[in-house]
Amino acid sequence: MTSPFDVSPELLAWDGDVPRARRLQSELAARVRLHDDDGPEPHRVAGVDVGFEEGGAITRAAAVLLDAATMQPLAEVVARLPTRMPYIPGLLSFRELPAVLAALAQLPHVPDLILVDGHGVAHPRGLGIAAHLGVITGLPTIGVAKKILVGTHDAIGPSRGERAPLMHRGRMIGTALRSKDGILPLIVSPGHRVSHATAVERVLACGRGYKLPEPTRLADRLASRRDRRPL
DNA sequence: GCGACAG
DNA sequence: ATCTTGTCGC
Repeated sequence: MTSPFDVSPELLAWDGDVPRARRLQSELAARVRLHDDDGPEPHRVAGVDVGFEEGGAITRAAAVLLDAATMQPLAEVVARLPTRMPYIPGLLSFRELPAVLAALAQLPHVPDLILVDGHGVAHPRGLGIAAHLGVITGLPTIGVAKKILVGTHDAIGPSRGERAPLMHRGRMIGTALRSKDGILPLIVSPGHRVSHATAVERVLACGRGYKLPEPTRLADRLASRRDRRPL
């Protein structure tokens, strides 16, 4: 049984060459599928997020597996790896995916869908971290970001569920979605094997009253909690 | 050349 | 992302 998270290193290799990394992104972006699979609804959904320790020297990725129907957590895992590169806008996935893959590989089941903290195709070259993860694993993914990297959108109504398309170079690359009344909108974009409409639908379906959908909200909590200092 | 710039 | 206490609002 080969795990989908056991990917070829060349698909996310970082050697300090920015132009080369960008070329790889463009190549992989051509493999992104923005269509829904026909078949049953996802049974298990995972949420992933990354945090840092030791002043950034250690990258800590957290993955949480949940029952898609109830949003009850089934498993929570964490992976720590030495940080290999700095944050470079547009190249986030090269910095964070190694740890994310290590965390996902520890889950007891392969998820039917993965929600990632970051962008999907709402990226300069169409390959944000969610799209990159989807293409190299072959699994359906959705990007859920808190800020725009590229693109613009019109004003959005104040109620949960209201939205506006995120446009870039005349193309829709994502959706600015009000996930909670009166709160700044989330930026939702397909990562792989999901349409724009379904990406938004799934994020709303995973909502439990908070700004972030449950999968990434729980992963966020695991990835960035400074160890509780009990007395 | 001057900003903008996921996490 | 991370460094950090209190404070405003539901």
